[in-house]
Amino acid sequence: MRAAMCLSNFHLARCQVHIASASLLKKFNNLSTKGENNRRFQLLRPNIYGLQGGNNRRWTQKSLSTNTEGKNITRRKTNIGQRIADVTSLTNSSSLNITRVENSECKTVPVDQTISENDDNISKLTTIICFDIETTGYLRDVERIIEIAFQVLSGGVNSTFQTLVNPNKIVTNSHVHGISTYMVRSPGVPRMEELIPIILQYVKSHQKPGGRTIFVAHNAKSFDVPFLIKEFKRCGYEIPPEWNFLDTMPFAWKLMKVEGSTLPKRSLQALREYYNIPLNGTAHRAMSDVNVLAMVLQKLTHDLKLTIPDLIKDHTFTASEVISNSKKKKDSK
DNA sequence: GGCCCTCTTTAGGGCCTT
Repeated sequence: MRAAMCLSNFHLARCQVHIASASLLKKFNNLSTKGENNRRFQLLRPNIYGLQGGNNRRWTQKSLSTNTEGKNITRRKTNIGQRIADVTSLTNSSSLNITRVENSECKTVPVDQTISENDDNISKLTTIICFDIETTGYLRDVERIIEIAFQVLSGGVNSTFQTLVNPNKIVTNSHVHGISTYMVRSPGVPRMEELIPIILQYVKSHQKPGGRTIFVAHNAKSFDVPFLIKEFKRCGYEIPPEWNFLDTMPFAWKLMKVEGSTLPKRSLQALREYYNIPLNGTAHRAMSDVNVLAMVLQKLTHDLKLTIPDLIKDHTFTASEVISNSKKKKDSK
């Protein structure tokens, strides 16, 4: 049944890993070898995928806060009354927070379970990760990433990842996102060249053997992906060829044209308001926008009746395609 | 910069991303 394959069946992230330090990699490994909960290790283990700990276990988010320039940034609280079974504390210099909750009342349908019912190998092997970046400006040739966040839609252990990034330059657009030079220069905030290996390993830990990964962002084609490509290149890396990207902006265009649609604009903010999605945290902070995007994607794919195979076949693109198109444009000028 | 729309396609304007 086509509708059953829509992303509306995804449940959103049910645990959160918050990373605000390059030194986390080492400390995270240390944490992983301590204590009895070896699930902490899974962020850095390759070939780990799906819902760890069994589908009868529920993961959720506990309210978290980061000490950034005196501000407390509160994450959403979910499933009040659930028993928090495991908490690893978060600090500013080395931040890791995993909250595991069992016996949830949350009636979500794990994507793997849904897809297996549809016997769809393509969907079964696909990992979808929403992401967002905050930068010092629009121009990727001169500006830098100062915050990045990921959310794996299938949930599970370490399904979210967020960190500030030290751009090695003054932040002049703090009025947009509230991220200041002081914040990104705080001890432990990684530079992009330090962060990329961690990101690669984080993504790898969520990839399914033989499967593909789709990174979703709003305006990805014009902004996030070219920016990411530029930053990777500047640090001596290339975007892995198996990374596929999806831009939700064209879906907003389509939704605006749907008869009866009252969507006034195609911005993420407009989509959030259109779908009555509450804003948790501050708009224009990476994790807040990723949370919104994850829910918007779910709604859009439902309304536009898009399945995972549809997305892969008709809407995804690779970094090399972005680079190639950019070269063609330059050559034609 | 890319996409979409229109007062269009041999183009230009506006939106969207920070």
